[in-house]
Amino acid sequence: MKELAKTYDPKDFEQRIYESWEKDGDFHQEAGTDKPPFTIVMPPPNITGQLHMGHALDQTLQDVLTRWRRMQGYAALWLPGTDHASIATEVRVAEELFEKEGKTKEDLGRDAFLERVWQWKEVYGGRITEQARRLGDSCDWERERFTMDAGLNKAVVEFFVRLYEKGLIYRGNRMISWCPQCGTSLSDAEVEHEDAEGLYWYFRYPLAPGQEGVGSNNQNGIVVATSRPETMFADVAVAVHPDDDRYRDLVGKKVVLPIVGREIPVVADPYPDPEKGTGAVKITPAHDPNDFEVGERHGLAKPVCIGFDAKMTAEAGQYEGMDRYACRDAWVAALTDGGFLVKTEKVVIPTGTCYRCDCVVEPMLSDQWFVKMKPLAEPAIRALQTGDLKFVPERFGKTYLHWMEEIRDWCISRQLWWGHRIPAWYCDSCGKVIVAREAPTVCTKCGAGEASLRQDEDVLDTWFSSGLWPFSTLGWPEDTADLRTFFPTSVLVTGYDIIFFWVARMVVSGLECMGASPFSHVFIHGLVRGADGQKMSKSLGNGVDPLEIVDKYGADALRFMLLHGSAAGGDMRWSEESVVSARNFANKLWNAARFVVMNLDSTRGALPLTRGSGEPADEDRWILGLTARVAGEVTDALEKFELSVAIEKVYDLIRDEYCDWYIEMAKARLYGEDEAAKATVRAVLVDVLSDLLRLLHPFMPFITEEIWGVLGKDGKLICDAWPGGLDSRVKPENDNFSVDAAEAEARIEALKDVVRAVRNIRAEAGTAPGKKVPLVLRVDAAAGMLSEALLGHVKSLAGVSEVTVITDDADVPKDAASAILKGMVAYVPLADLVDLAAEREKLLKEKERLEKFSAQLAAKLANEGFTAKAPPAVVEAERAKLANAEDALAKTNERLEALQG
RNA sequence: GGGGGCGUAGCUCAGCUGGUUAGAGCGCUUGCUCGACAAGCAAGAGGUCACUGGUUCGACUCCAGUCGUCCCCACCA
Repeated sequence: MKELAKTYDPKDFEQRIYESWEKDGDFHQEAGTDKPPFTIVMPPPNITGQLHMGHALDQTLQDVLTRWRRMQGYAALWLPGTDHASIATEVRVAEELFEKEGKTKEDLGRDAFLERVWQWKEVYGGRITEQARRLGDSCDWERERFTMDAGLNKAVVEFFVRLYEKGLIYRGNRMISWCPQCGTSLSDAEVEHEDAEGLYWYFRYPLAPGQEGVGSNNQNGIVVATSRPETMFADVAVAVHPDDDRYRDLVGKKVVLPIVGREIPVVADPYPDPEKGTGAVKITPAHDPNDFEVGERHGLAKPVCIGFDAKMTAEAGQYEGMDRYACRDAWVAALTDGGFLVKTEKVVIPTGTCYRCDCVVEPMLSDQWFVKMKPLAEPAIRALQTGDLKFVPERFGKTYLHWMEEIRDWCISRQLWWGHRIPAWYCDSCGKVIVAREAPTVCTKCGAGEASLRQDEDVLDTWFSSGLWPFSTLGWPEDTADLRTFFPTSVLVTGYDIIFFWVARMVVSGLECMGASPFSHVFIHGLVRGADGQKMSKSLGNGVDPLEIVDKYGADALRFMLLHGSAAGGDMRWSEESVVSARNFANKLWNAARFVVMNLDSTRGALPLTRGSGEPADEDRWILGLTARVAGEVTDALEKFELSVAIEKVYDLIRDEYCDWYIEMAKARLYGEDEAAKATVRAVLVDVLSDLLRLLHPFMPFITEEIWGVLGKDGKLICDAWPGGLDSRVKPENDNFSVDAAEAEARIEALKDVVRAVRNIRAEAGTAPGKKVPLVLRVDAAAGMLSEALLGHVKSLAGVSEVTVITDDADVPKDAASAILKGMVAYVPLADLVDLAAEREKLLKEKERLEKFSAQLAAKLANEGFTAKAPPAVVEAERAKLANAEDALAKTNERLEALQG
């Protein structure tokens, strides 16, 4: 048998344990077993990424569920992988290229640049999965996938072509969000919204010559407000509400764009809100989504004055080539000089920024590929309504539903190189588009040769491929055994921040490709915030590196902290102190195990232990019964995804009950002479510890596996059975012992009461720690629950020299400190140490409390409404409480009287 | 403009479908090298559960409103 070091040091074994799990294939799961499947696909981290605290939380939750189900006997598969993260990676590699070689990606050209990215991926892409191993992630690395693997590419093409063939993917010239920095279009979800301080400029657009006299109010033209004066070059109209009397006479007339001199019409349209601004809006269809709509309704042109590089176009005349903001300043100055500025107003302007580079996005008109989402959203909405898809916590279902109901078409093309290239070819001869699974060799429309076919330059939104993750990773579009076994997956674990980006799109694609929601449950967690409550970020400097914490305290401690602090769906705050307490808990368990092992030493070689013919003691029945009960509660909590509740229950059981009480009581027999009793207590110590290790393993896998090994158990804990689980490979070792658990529990609770009471009396009286005190227990005749053996425990646990049990008040000692307990009064006769005045004081306070409490209860029970309407069990419980309180009160009074006399 | 979260001990938070004398960790006070553990043990102090109403026999728990705070969604010149 191995020895345990005196102090818990995770560095001694975490790595070794992990390697042994991985080497032995303990994480691997084959398809086609007869066990029920349990599947989680890991949200694939970006290959650009470093493991951060959010991953640590996300993955720990998944690992707990996977390990627990695996122990329960499920065919548990946790499938890991990484995401190519199109835009993020491209930006990253391009930056590096520029820093190191001063070259842009255009300097290299597409193919050479892509080769670079692949090289980069080879070097850094595996980093994050290495880091995941440090956390103890029990995922099946043999099945690791990457979103640009050949099989997954095939899935992407297949999905694209299918949607295209169904008319759900189309190419259109529409308003999209454009990031000038990244040089690509963005989907709505990729645009973040911030409020920026800004101005409204009110400019006067004069009436065109020859249109005077149209009305009394508008002789000087029309005043419009704008926050973006630089778009004025692309104005094509001024819109007013048809019911707005102020401008009615101007509709159909023309005004002149200041300085530019171009004449534009005044149109009536429902879009302008008469309450806002001046009620008149300048219309710039190419640079504002609303204006675009207005332009469409009125058949207006769509001139462009800001280019894809965020510089002014020729449309801006002398400002051509100028940056959009520089132009704004110059142009406002020119208009002010020209006398067109009426006033300015400070306002908060909602601004869209790129989620990758933070650059202010530009609404742009351009040719892009879109997915028509409405028809795809319908089944996704139904899945939630029918319960095929459930969110935990439920409220996130509402968020999802709301988004689905308001869904708009998804812009999926990106003007990037790194990603899945769009499977569309343009024919130079006939100008038509061919969408195909394989690169065409001739134009299917006009028969032109390969030379006239050009593939679309763009790649797909990175979320287009990750949206297929739950089934592309299992082999789709092929019909594979993996797919048949593990799809649909059981639960998706992720943060609320990517419900729209990712979760919603997986549901849509799953329903479309597989005809089923890709997972039945979505378990949502929140963010790990910095110690200051702010989002962890580099710029704030409040980020904490999980790996440093693992180095310092061990992965188990980090996991414990993350699990314990995370109520479902809510954000949690980082606290290193909590990791320290978790580490301390691990140390506690470590030492408890050390104690057990030390005491098994004398019987080295006798394992596996049997309980022999020894009779179980009350404390044996108690701890065995309690452990079995808590195991059930932990299982229930895990079923409900209440991981923090589950871990807390295991924690309490180990720390409070097993360590603080059971082990202390076990010492009596361990250090005694009775060999049969010794064998029994050893067996129970080991059996209960084994169950505790099983219960704790999903949460703290390393320390539990290590101790398991030291106990000399057969096989590994990771492969062992969950107490009361599906699998009967290992029977709960407590079975033949679970007798009278309830009665034993009552006795042990009574014992604890007595011990605590004596300890309290000793502490208050300032009794010297080593000094033994006598104890007199006045018990109610019927309540003689404490056996000789238990009284023995009282002696050792409370520092008592002798216990005298009496049933007659006449025998109550004088000058004793006392404590009134359920069915008993404990007296510690210590004439020299007892402060009778203080004792009286305490009793009076107690009396007052009890009087108040029983009066409350009596009133409640006297209330007919209560007795009639409350459930009988509740009424019964209240009656019992009252009886106890009255009993305690009577005893308190007796005691007070005795003190008087 | 919609939608949602949160406000419980000095600090960080648990308290699920209403019935507990309202809990934990950290911190605090006091005392402990007694054969697993000072990363420990024991005993304590500390809360009118944001506020106001309502439903109920009964509300920290449900409902409405108020205040404070945070977040998400939305094309406001």
